Amino acid sequence: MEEMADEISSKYPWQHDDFGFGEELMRELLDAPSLVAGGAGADNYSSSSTKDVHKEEVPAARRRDSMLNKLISTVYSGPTLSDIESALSFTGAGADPQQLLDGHKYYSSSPVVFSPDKVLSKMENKYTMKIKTCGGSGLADDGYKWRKYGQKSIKNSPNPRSYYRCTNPRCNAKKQVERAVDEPDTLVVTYEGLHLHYTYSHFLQHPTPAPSAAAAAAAAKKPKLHFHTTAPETTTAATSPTPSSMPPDGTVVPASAGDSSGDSAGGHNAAGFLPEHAVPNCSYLFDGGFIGDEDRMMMTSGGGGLLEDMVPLLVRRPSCTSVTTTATTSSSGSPATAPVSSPSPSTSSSVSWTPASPYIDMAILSNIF
DNA sequence: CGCGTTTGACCCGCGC
DNA sequence: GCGCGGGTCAAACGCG
Repeated sequence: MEEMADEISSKYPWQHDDFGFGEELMRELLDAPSLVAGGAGADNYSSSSTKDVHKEEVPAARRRDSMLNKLISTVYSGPTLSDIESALSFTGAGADPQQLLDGHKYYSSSPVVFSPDKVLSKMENKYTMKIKTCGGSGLADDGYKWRKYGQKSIKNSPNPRSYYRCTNPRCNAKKQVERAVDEPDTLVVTYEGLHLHYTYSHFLQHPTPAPSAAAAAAAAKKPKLHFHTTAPETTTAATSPTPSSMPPDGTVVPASAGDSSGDSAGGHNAAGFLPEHAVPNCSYLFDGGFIGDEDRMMMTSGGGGLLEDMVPLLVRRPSCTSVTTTATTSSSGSPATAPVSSPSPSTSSSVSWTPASPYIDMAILSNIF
């Protein structure tokens, strides 16, 4: 156990130092069975029926979940298990996505049991975004730096598909980019896997009023890739030459303003789980609903997070493009849309996204430990 | 020279 | 078993 803690310290000094990762918490967490995927006891936990959990094991389970939430929020500062659970719960409830859009609230009608087995079985973490470009004026900035490793022409599609991989050697996140067949100005970006690191944007110390242009400009000065750097990093479209398959206008511009209908209608501002530099007026309808205030309390320690991994910066930092994310999805996919507003009054866009597997990536924890 | 892209070859899963 | 299609590899190439 102590070795693990030491390892964390050595592997993730910034996390450890910056977030004051409580050793006690970690011990407690590690001692608790079935919290970490693959860990001993996972089966026990997952094998417990919902009913069981809510009867006899509620205190322990809740406590573990609480601890896990705390841990995750401490390390990632992103959405907590509660959020994920909310998403899962929503999925199970089979609620009408439109209802979410209308009410901007998440209503859970069924309890959620965090099941490592289930999580592991849904580890694809795959989701698709449709990004409608509005000219070639902007550059995409999803917060990560990608390296193209392949391109393939797809059957029944005149447009080739490009394959990108996160440049972080420890990260197995990938994304596929292709132009929509029926909508030439729309890019279909499929993300797969979660980033085991922060978005480079997390290191931005000062928010830029003009996200796309300014960010791109800032990104022009390409610092070496250090995850603890304080310099803004570059991202795919911002730094990489436009893929051959993508015409100049294929560059992606972060979505922006306009569709802020949800903010005033009870929608929660997601600032709580956003980095401090994030666009303040953005609302996020997570897969399963907006992030609530309580959850927000859990996501204030650092900026980046699991959700940010799932929601690329281009979604978080809207500017000029219309980003419509649709579910790739799969049987396990949960419907969700996320209207996003932006401070920019001159442009409009809408953002919605649906992860095929909104389950928390427990591999992250196992990776850490 | 290092890093990223290009591109043909190869691998693998899936349907027939 | 075979063919097809999608995904990945890796050598070559380009650029700063």
